[in-house]
Amino acid sequence: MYSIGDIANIMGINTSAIRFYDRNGLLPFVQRDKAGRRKFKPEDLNFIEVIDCLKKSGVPVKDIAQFITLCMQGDQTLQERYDYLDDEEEKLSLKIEKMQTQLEFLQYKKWYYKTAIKEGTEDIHFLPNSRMIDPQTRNEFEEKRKVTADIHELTDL
Amino acid sequence: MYSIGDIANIMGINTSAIRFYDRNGLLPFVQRDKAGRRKFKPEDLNFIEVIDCLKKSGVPVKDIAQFITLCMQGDQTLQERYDYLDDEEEKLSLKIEKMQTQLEFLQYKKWYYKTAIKEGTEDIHFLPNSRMIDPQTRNEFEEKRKVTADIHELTDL
DNA sequence: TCTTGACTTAAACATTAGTTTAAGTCGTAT
DNA sequence: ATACGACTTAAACTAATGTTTAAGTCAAGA
Repeated sequence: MYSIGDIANIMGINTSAIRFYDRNGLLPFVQRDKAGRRKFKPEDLNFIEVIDCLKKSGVPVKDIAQFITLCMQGDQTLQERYDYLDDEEEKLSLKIEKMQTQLEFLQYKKWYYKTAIKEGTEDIHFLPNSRMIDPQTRNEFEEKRKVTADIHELTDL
Repeated sequence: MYSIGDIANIMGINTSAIRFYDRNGLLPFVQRDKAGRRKFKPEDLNFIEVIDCLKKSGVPVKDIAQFITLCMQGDQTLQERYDYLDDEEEKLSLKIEKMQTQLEFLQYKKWYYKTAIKEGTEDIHFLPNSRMIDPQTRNEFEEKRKVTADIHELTDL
């Protein structure tokens, strides 16, 4: 049996966050002792794992509560629960893909600043013919420049 | 020259969000026409791109404003700006890795429900000897079970 | 000329996700 | 026996990120 403090340690969060989750329907399965204190059973950790995963995946508390509601309804909702997780998997997958696109842009911008630092000024990216001396840097520049051009093409009106 | 509406279309957000960003220091570079309307220059799209990227990477508006402040200070902050983006790249990288861990857990849980649906009940995952008939399913089960065991080992007190 | 649509502001409102506070209840160690 | 730490609640509070509202300005087309 785990206390609310134990669960807070396991999840790496504050006990008041757990009480907040409880208020919002994420923990309908927790039992209480005579004094009214929450007592988590070892099996409850299966729920805690799922809640933790969905939270970390960016799923709103309200949505997680709906999934937990399905869980409490027994075997008749197994397919619904599968479908729900399938949806969340898809969403998370897309989110990761988008994050990777942002990562690539950050890497491009790092190159942008690296070359600017080398030349001592950001102007080289606006006046390509005036200051780019090193031919290797110049080639890198032209190649990367296409990336920005593509982005502009996508986002311009 | 782009109006606030143009920029809203480019970023796929509401014009009031852009005004909010402006109030919070993300757009110190925008000029106004005689009537006081925001006029974005084509070069301003470089800022818009970065802001968009950082927003999508989950960077708080306050932090982005600090970066933009550095941008407005000219070439003397090039190194600082590089270091800032380097930090954000690292953070985003870690975030993506964690997301991938959550994705794997979701995939495991999908398997968990898939097998439960096949047997008609979730009980198979708690009473492994009672209902698991198909030996192939049984083997999959045992293998995946180790995953949960590992997770418990990590999170248990 | 007059209307329409796009813009402007300040200020109020909404939502999400908690955190903090105040007042109180237990079980246990000294 | 009493003090301490961990728990309980309801309610107020905070922070981030916008959205909505109300009142007004302006340029362009019918």
